[in-house]
Order: sequence, then C-alpha cells, then structure tokens
Amino acid sequence: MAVMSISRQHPETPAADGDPARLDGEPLSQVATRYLREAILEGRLGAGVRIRQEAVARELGTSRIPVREALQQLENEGLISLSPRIGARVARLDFEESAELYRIREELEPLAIAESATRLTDAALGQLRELMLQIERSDDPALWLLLDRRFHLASYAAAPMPRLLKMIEGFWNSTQQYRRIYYGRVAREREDASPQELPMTHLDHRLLLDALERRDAVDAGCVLRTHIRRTRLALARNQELFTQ
Amino acid sequence: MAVMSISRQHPETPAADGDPARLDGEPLSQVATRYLREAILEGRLGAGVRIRQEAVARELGTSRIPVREALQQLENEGLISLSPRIGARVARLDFEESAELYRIREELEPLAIAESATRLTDAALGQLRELMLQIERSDDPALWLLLDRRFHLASYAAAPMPRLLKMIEGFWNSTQQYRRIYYGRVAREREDASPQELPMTHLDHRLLLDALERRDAVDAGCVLRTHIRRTRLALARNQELFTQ
DNA sequence: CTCCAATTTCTTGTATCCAAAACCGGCTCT
DNA sequence: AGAGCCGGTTTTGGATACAAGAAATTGGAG
Repeated sequence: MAVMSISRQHPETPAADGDPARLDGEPLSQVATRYLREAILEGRLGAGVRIRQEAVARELGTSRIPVREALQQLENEGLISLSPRIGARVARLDFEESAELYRIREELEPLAIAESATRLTDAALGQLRELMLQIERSDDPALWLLLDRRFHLASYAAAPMPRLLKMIEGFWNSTQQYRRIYYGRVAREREDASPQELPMTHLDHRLLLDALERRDAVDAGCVLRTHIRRTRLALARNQELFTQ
Repeated sequence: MAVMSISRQHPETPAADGDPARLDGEPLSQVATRYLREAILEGRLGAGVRIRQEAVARELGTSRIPVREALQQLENEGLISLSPRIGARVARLDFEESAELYRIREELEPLAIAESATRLTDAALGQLRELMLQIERSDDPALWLLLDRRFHLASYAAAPMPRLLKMIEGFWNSTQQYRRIYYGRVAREREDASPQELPMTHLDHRLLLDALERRDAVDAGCVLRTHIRRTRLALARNQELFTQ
C-alpha cells in the first residue's frame, strides 16, 4: 500500500522511457492500446497471460483509466478476452476459432486483392516484388513473419475499401501468435523433416505477384483463395498447436 | 454548475427508470452500450447526432466512465464515430462506405447461410417459413424491417461460426438507419410508383427458403448473393439517400 | 452589417479515490 | 485427510475531481 505512493506520477512525467511513441495531443488510451497491441503481436505477451490494469498503468506512468480503454479496444480487435470482474487475458484461440478466421479470410482477402489488383501502381508492384525476394531469401522466422505480413497487406492496400482492409488486418493480428509458433517450428524442422511447406508458400507468392503484374483481378483472387485454404488445411493437420 | 450537485447519484440508486434492463452484476458499461445501441437502431438517435457523455450519464444515472466505454464499444461496432477531444456522433455512412459494406456482406453472408443450411433443424425451418409469411403480410415498414432482419439472421443462426455471425449482425446494425429511411420511402411510394421493389424481395425470400428446406447449401448461397447484390444496386440507384 | 478575435463556456481526457467482487490462504469440521 | 468455510488481500468497476483542449459567444474593427 505504501508502495502506491510511488506510482503517483504527474501528467507531465517526461520520464525517460522509450515505451510507446506518444505524439502531440494523442490520448493516452491510444498510446496504451498501441503499447499492448505491439506487446502481444511481438509475442512478449503470450496467449493466455493475464494482464493487470495497474501493472500496465505503472509501466506507462498513467492511471488505470487509459489502460482500461485500451483493454476494451483490444478486446474488440480480438486480441484479448475480457471478463467482467475477472480481468483480461491475451486471447487464446482454439482450433475451431482459428479455422473460422481462416474461412472468413478465404472469402474476404480474395475480394480485397481483386479490388486492389487493377489499382496497384507500378511503384507498388516494384515494392511487392522486392518484398517477395526478401521473403525468399530470409531464413529468420521472425523476419519471415514480418515480411510475409507486409507483402500480403501491401498487395491489398490499393483496394478502395478501408473498412475491409481494417478487418483483414485484424484477422492477421488475431492469428499472429499462432503463425509465430507454427513458422518457428517449421524453421526448426526445415533442415531435416518438412522441406516443402515454405517453398510452397514461395510459389504462391510468385503466382500472386504474376497475376498482380498482369493486373488480373480474377486470377489473383483465385490464387489467393487457394493460398489461404492451403494454409487452413495445414493448420488442421497441426491441430496439436492448440492443445498445449 | 450548482446543478452538478443534483447529478450526484449514489451507486445504489434504485431510481425508478425503465431505461435499460440492468441485470445482476452486469457492468454498467454494458448497460450503457445496449442503451445507446438500441437508441441508434430504433432511430431515436439519427445519423450525425452528437452524443454527449454527460447527457447519457445523467439519463442512466451513472458517471461518464461507463458511458465512455460504451461509446468505444459502439465505435468498434461501427455505429458511432469517435474523434479524440471532439466527441461522438452517430455514424453517418456515405454512399461508398455503404456500398463497401454491402460488398463485404455479399461475400460473408453466402458463407454463413451455406454453413447454416445443412444444420438447420426442422423447427428452425418452420419458424423461418412463419417469418417469411409474416413479412409478406406486413405493411408497416418498421415491422417489415424488424421481421426481415430476424428472417435473415435466423437463416444464418445454425452456422457454427460465432465470430462470423457477430460480424454479420454488425453489418446489419450499421446499415439499419438507411434501410429504415429507404423502406419507409418505398412504403410511402408503394401505392403509386414503384410496386416491384418489395415483391422482388419476397420472391428472393421464397427462393431462399426453398433452398434451405432442400438443405441445398450451394443454391442458398447463390440466391443470397444475388439478393444482396440486387440490394446494393438498388442502393446505387438511390444515392440521393446519402446526399441529404 | 460582416468578419475576425479574445474570452468564456462546455466537453472531453485523465488522475485519484472508494466500494465491492474475486482470489488466496489458513482454519475448521466431518 | 479432504472439503468447505471464513477472513485478509488484490483487483476490478465506478464515482468524483480537475486540467486542458474545442466550441461558442460576445466585443470590436473595418
């Protein structure tokens, strides 16, 4: 209790912390949201971990109010699960929920890429190609994860459907932790056991980029749908990822 | 300012208000969320209307804190738009945003009904048929709106995809105000001008129910996709709904 | 009369404080 | 010995208080 007094931090606290980038007059709740979201996406907060309001507030040097709003925001994004009077935990997807997300993505991402395909600038296509090559070269699973995400999201970015793009980003965020685990394992096994998983993905990327460079919306949609479905089925073959 | 002291309500306030159903230990923020959501869906709060935290708090006899959480929740649902330091307004969709929602629905609702079609019980089918007949008989646009919504959501309900169903309900909520305006006008014009709009919808419903009774997932999906697309195109022909 | 600006008012964002529910430990009773 | 109960502790939900930013209004100048 006496410790409480330590937490008394005044608003102007410019305290040397590199935590979040707090720009101009941005509400602290948004700072807290970004802070927690990044912690979850980077895996610093693993699935199921409890998040205490006061602990986060202390880390950020704020009161619990902005933290509470951040938690609610993240619950809406599907990154944490929040039970009244119990508390917040990093969301843990079971296999069915995960499969459902992939099934939804299978419908929405082809739409996004189809709408994007005809609108991508040559510059954007160049960046996509560059990203694809980097992905093929990368062998660090964390880097791979980051680049793959960037590649796909960039391929949708020209679609004039902001709400759709937000939803898709949310899906990627929700499943990020599992992709991390999965590709971490794939990378570990690559030398000996399953050498076809990643190359298959690389092939899909090439087909996708080819369709995009031809501005072929239909083809891009089909390739992407297959790509996502393949991933979903791979997930089904690795259900033990969820049983932990 | 002196008035402020009046608003001083203690937590136990059993004040006689029928506002929201506040059950057991439910957080007030959820009560506030339901309260505002209903107000918006029923049209008591029209598009663009500003929502003041303190006003809502006073109506509910709470502080602003639960109201703020409700506002954030409703923003995630797309029912209000919330700008930092400015305030909250009931969301106003322009034509493009609305078309985007319909385009997304065109992908997701066929999925939902396909997954639902093979799982609907005979009892559920009976209720659907009853709903359909009520819809055809109803001439009050408000009732029509309610029943149509119930019919479609009920047709998806058997799909084992809770997240998808929540998203779909959110889309219906987001566009509810515009449907209200649109069908209100259609009803007014029915006697003289455009007598084909509603019967077309009734026909779609019959085709849909037929497919469902045959448990034909593919057919149901196709019919539904066409139904939604038709609605989207009707929307495009009535863009002036948004220019107000 | 209109337009700009300074002040006033209002509203939001956040800190602090309080009550009550959930958790945790030991204790008792069977 | 194990299960249930009871008190202290922790943690959340909510209220109130206050500071800072936006909006509104009034006063003045052109």
